[in-house]
Amino acid sequence: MIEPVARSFALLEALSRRPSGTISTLADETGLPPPTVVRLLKNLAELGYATRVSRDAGYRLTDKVLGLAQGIRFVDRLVDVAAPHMSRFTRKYGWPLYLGTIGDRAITIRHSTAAESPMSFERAALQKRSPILSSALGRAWLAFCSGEERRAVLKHLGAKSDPALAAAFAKIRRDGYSFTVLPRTGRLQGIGVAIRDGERVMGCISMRFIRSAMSETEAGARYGAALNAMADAIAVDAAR
Amino acid sequence: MIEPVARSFALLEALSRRPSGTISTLADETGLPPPTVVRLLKNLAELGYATRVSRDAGYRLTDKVLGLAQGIRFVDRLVDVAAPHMSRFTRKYGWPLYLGTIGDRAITIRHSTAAESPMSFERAALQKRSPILSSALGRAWLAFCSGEERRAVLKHLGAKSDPALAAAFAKIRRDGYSFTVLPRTGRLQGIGVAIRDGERVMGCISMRFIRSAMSETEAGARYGAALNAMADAIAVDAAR
DNA sequence: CGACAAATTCCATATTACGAAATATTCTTT
DNA sequence: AAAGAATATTTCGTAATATGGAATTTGTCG
Repeated sequence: MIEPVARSFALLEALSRRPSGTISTLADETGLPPPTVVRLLKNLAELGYATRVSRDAGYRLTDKVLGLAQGIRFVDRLVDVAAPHMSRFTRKYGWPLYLGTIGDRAITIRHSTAAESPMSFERAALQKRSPILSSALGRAWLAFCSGEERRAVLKHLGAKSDPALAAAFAKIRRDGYSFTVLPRTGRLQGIGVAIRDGERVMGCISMRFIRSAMSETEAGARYGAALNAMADAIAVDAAR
Repeated sequence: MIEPVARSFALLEALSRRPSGTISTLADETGLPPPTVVRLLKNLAELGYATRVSRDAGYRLTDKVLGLAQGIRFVDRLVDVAAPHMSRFTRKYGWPLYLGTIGDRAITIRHSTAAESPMSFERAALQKRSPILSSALGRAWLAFCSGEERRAVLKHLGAKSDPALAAAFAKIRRDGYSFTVLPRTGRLQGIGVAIRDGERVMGCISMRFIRSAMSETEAGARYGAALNAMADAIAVDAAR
């Protein structure tokens, strides 16, 4: 832990909670000695992140700190919110989880607990892409997104309207979860759920497991409810 | 300048410009040696402001940096934008300026160039409050804000609808500037203008001067146009 | 498998952040 | 107006630690 950096951030956090802060207020709140507060604040001011208001009012943040936040995308927020929920699930049940979002003709893996799972049978493929139509992730997304979005994605993929596909989506909506569409030889299987905010799908999560360990029906019965409860909790957190 | 702090911020800035950055990318962009980048990023991750995505993608910012920006309210941004304009004005004309925003039954002073003014007759009253109905600041605000806002503020102040007041506001709108309503004994006088974005008033600025130096008419003729030009320039800057 | 590139760890050293005490500044009281 | 109180700031000897070149590990690709 690099002390001056950690302390500078403690000061920024303290400043972010008030319009402006005096040396003694900030020293009290951070537990730092006043000379250190003065030194670090002068440094922050030189860097342009804080500015001196007056002797009485002390220092305040500048809008340069807004620039730091400018690069944060929605997906990053979603990952930050979802990660602890996913870790908890994997700690409890063992199986690894993958979080994905839809992109150009594919699902992108944004986060995974594969590294935390004792049953990690494949290495985490972050930022890797997964097919939309055959993966549990993609099928969960498509089943729960709006009809308008579904039609747009399918058209973009060049898939013609297929009554069998429509029936599959209806079943996924009824069950609450999807499965990977596997060749008979596939060893690994996934069960997927959607993180939803009304009609909007924010992301999708799939749990990976070994086909020989359980059937689709068993997987749905054992984990379907828990996965959906987690997805709902994530959606609530993501909405602030 | 505290090096590790400055370098950590350089890394944050670099990260804020891309979804995620690898060690070598960040090392190139910041000019820091790779071992230093690794050490600082690990520290930022421990503090929760960055997180490791994968070996290939490197690190990205977390939504914790949004928390730093949370304390920055619009008024502070306005101050940041307005301050250099105000300093330039005071350097050119000598008289001190005050920037205020409306609050609960009073105008709050957010910034002042009194400390930079050779004619500083009163100490900068930052964060201090000023009456709405009699100060140049408050009168400029009320004259230029929407009728709806004006009625709400006046009602909140308990002022009954007064034809004389309405006429005064009409004159201020015609002239482009307001004046302090003084007792005959008052020594100091203020002329106020509004920083406007369409119908919305973002803030108001008043120039303080000594009554014996010039009359209201002279003050308006000499400084009215310059003050309004400055207010317009600030409004343009504030709109990015 | 072997070779390359990128990330990471090691560690001797110089740098510099540290904070108690002293000093300066501003506000309050009489 | 002048002493007193509260707060902010500078000083400075010292301990702590950030530094980055070299060595090592890790992952990738032909």
